[in-house]
Amino acid sequence: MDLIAIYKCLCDQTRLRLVHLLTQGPLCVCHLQSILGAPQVAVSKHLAYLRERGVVESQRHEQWMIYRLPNKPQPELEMQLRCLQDCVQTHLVFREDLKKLKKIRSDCDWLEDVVATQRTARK
Amino acid sequence: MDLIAIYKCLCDQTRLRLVHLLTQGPLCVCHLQSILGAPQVAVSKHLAYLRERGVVESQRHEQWMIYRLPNKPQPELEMQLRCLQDCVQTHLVFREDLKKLKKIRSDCDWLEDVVATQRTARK
DNA sequence: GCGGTATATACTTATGCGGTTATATTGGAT
DNA sequence: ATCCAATATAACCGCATAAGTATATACCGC
Repeated sequence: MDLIAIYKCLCDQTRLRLVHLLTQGPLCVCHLQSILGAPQVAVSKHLAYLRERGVVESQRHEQWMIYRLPNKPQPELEMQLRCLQDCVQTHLVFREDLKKLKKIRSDCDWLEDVVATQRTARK
Repeated sequence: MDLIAIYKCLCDQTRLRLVHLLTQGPLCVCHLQSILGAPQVAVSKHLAYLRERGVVESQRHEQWMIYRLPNKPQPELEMQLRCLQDCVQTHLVFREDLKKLKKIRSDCDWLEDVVATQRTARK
């Protein structure tokens, strides 16, 4: 059942934080890595796990891999994404991740450009 | 994080079906067992797993153990219970479980009595 | 080409967990 | 006290998976 696959994806703290961060928009591995403070191989493997199950998609941009949530996630995933939004208030980790994300975004303008480029490319 | 514990509880098909059935009200192990069609030891172990994590509560009534969801589940669990309701429509397993549950309830009136007794006892 | 950065994969190890079998516990009936 | 039904626990096996280390691949700039 796909519902269970989604629960399996979200029942690990690293993956849950990854998915939560990606609800804010596409991100490259190195940024995810620096926000989580996790070793590169861990981030990469968890992203692969999510990708294999259709929870995230990836696309290369030059030397960076940009990960994103699918445009139209399956309904079961969408429900969980909504739940995640509600959890941001009550769970400190998520809020801190968001803070770090904002900082990264402000430090690095090219990220916006990349995302914009890919978004238009897909239309 | 408790959110993750809940995802771990729900990421197994047997446990997910158990939790879903208990949203309909308290049930004893033998009924859960006959609805799931799973071996007794499996049901018992999964219920223990859920109990240890506060997702279900249990109470002995004569020779039967009655399992139920807590009166006031933690908010994270409540969100998932709401999601589960939405999934009933799209997931056949749940609907079939409900059908079997209705049949059992109609075959066995003492269940209602037990539940009623325990409910009033707790007030 | 080479070196560096970003990312993925292979391999190993340790752990948790699901399934199975066997046994223990609890309560009711006789 | 004995037997049975309902349920839980223990002991085992096998598998998935998380973490760590090392290595490979892909792209870029020179």
